[in-house]
Amino acid sequence: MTELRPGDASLLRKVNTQATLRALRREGVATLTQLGRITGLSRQTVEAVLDELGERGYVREVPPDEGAMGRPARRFGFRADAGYVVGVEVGGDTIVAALADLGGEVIAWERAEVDSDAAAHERLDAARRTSLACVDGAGVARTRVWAVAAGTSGIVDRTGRVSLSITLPGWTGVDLAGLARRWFGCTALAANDANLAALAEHWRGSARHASDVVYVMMGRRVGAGILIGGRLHPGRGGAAGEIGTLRQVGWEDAARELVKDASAAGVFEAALRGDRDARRRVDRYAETLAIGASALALAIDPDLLVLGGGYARVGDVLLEPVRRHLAELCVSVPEVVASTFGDEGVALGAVRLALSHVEREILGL
Amino acid sequence: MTELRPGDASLLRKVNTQATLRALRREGVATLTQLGRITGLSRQTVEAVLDELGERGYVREVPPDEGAMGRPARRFGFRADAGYVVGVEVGGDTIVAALADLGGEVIAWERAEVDSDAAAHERLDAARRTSLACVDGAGVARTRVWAVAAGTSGIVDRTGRVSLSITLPGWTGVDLAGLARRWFGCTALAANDANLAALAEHWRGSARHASDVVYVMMGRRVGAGILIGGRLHPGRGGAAGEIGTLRQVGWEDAARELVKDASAAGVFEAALRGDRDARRRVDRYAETLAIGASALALAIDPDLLVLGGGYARVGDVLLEPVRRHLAELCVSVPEVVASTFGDEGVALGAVRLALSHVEREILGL
DNA sequence: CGACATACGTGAATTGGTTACATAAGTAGA
DNA sequence: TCTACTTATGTAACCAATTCACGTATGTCG
Repeated sequence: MTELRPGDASLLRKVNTQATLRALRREGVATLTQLGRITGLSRQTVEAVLDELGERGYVREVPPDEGAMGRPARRFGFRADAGYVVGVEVGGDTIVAALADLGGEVIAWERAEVDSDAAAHERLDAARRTSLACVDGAGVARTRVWAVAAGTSGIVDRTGRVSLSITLPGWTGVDLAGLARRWFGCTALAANDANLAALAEHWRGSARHASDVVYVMMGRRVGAGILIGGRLHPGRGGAAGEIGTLRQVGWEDAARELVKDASAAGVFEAALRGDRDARRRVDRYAETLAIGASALALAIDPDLLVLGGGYARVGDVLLEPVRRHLAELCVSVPEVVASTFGDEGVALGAVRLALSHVEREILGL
Repeated sequence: MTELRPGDASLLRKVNTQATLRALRREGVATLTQLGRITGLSRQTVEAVLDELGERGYVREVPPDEGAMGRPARRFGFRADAGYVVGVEVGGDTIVAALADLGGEVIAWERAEVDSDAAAHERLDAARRTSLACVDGAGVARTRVWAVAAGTSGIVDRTGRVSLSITLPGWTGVDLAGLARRWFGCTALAANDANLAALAEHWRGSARHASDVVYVMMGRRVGAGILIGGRLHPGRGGAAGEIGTLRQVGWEDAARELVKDASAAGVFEAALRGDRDARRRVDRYAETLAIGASALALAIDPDLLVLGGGYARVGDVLLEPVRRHLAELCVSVPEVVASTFGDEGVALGAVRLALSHVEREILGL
């Protein structure tokens, strides 16, 4: 993209191109007149803009609609298949990759297991293989991938390097974005998993209508992601939301007590059956979670608090006590909802991050 | 301001007007050629833009510079006196009002005492009188005030109503912005005092180069203000930063222990002399403060943590223990600095808020 | 097959901006 | 005081992007 100097007369064209492209991406397929109405531009201008976009490969003419009154209008569609993005979660014991087109439609998923004790290079290799398999399996040429984003637990700085990880062996210091860049030879981004999960909820999940969001990832490891104004808020060093490291909050050991001598699923099931000890353990976990969550909520005063992560799918057994403790702790409790996505959230958020990058840097939106 | 429809050809002119006005405001006085160089516009365009701005009253031609080579250039200056804004702190026992011109230059200060037990209407009346006196005293006609902003302790919602105040009697529910609107018959805004103090630090204080800022107001009442991306982050209900209400943090009672049977100044002085009990009290206060501050820092991961408020002026006696406790609590400690402004910070931040409103709504920047 | 509806195509007019070049109005120095 | 130099201004020609008006094309409906 050329810069937008004031004085550049083609500024107007750029603004109009963006407006048109945005409208067309939302509509999928539209006629000149329709786009004109939406964007407020004249038909002629829309036509000129679409010509340009057609040459750049983002827009294609599709067969006209039949059976309508009057002369059939030429119809144009956004070429969602002009390019692709990959989002991948590099987790403790699973890798989840998603391939999406420029329209944000997820074309293919790919999963792989990885040993939780695996060394960094093994984990990276698994992530690479899974991402490539996802793209290859969908029959998409690797060169057509325009951006990759990876999500992982731990603190990820703004260059995409893991600056601190306490769960994954050898993970601290790994330049995740730098390495992922080589997978497809395109730009790569990396971010914290909870942040990406939050982004996914804002994109297509339960946080669609919220602007400031706190997402709490409940699982063996507890983490939080923050959205401000609908955008990722990683903070100066990518550590925003790391409230759990505060001793008084104690997210680090939250799960340890919960699953002592048992599996998490077992404890939740027992609690559901009414087992006293299991209930107590779940309640304790919920309280720990709620303390951190309330600290985040008080700090940020978000529109919405989303509860997600691996343990979220057990439902009210866990959500109810979290809600109860939150109500006790916060003066003004934010709205609390359960996350929409299961274990796909992080990869989906990564897709959204990659897509945003493409929209900004390549499409110029 | 008219809307910016795409397709509006005058969009260009608007962009250029803004760029020119911004440049001129920064420069104070400049020639056409200089402005052209800065904005990247041609001299002719700048001239046309300045003509328009002149008619609107924001720009005036000033006498040309003498003694320079070549034909003397016409010089233009931003009319900082085209309008004024008022910022006022409505505090527990003081009212501080500041009058500033459109250039952000503070023309006049006015202060008044107010009984800390005063009823809401008395406090409001004192604020009104102080603000009017500030303007009148400077010889500025009241009708030339374009915006007022008020800062006060407690939670202020986005409409400018005090939705919760625990320190000021009868203050909860007061529609501060709504009432202030009548003082000068112009738009009025209201916000939390710590938030405004943070804004002031970002404008002209120690947070000038930071983007995400946490400001902790240390005083009889402890509060915090947050800036994200250099802008106020009040949160959904204006409660962002109210971490102190969390029991585990306990900012509410922080000062009570500090000043038990003594004046704050006395305790700090005693601590400075080495008095064991005073030191312990200060350390305890500092720790309480640091716990909340670290929670905010971990939640937001700001570029900078600013320590301000009434007690900040005692200096290292208090700052040092706060820093020490912070270092213990945070994994990655943000940069910590003392605030630049004393008891003028809140009013100054209010000026900045009012000014931003004017720039956005009236000047169209 | 004609009436109607809707979309397309073209040319003039408008707004905003740029470059080029002649002209004006100062200072510096002989 | 006059001339050279420097810098700003004024004017004209031209370009980019857009809109509006109006005539033309191409379907469906009765």
